Amino acid sequence: MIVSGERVFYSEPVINKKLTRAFYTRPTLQVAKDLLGKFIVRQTPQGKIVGQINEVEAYLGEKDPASHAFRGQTPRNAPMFLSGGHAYVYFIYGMHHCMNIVTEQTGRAGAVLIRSIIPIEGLDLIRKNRHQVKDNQLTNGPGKICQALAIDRQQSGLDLVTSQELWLENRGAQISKIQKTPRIGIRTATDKLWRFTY
DNA sequence: CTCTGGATTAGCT
DNA sequence: GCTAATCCAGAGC
Repeated sequence: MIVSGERVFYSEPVINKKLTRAFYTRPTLQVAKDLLGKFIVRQTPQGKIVGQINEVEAYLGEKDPASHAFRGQTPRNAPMFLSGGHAYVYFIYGMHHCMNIVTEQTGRAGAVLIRSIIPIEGLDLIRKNRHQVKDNQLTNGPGKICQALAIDRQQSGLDLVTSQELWLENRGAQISKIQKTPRIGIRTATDKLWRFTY
C-alpha cells in the first residue's frame, strides 16, 4: 500500500478486512457457505491466534428441529436472537464448548457452528492450549477449536463486529468445490445437507 | 425438584 | 468401532 498525502493507493487487493454487520445479517445458509475460507482471529492476553475456517454447519433457528432455538428463546440461546455478527457459545457433554456465529436480523435465531479451522498463526499457543495432541488434531472439531482458542461461555453474546478479543477477517481466499452433507451428531433433520466443507 | 440426554473428544479394543 | 468422562439446559411434574 502506498500512502501519499490524504490519498491511499492499493498496489494489491485489499486483504485482512474485518467482516462487517452486513456480511452476517444475511440468510443463514448463505453466510455459512461464505464463512468457508474466512479467518477467525482470537486476541488473548497470551497472544494472537488465527485459523482459517474449513468446515461449518448451519442451524436455521426456530423452524429447525436440530437448532437450540427450535423451542424459542431461553437464557442459554438468547445470543442467537441478537443481530447477525454475535457469538453464541454453549457447553456440552459436561466438558466441551462449541462456538456459533449468529446470522440474520435481530429476532431471527440463525447461527453457524464452526466445526473445523486450519491453524494459521499462534501455533505455539494453540499447542499449549491443546497440550500434547498431534498437530493434525489441534482444531479439527468444534470442541477442539474452543479449547485451542480459549473460548468458553464468557465469549457467548460477544459482538464480533466490535470486539477486540474475537472477530473474523476476509483475507481474500477464494473457495471452490464446496461440499454439502448432513450435519454431524444430531438426531433430527438428518435429511438436510447443511454441513459445508471444501 | 428430578430426570434425561446432548451440535464431543480421547483413548482403548 | 465403542464408550467413559462430566455438566447443565430444558422439560415435565
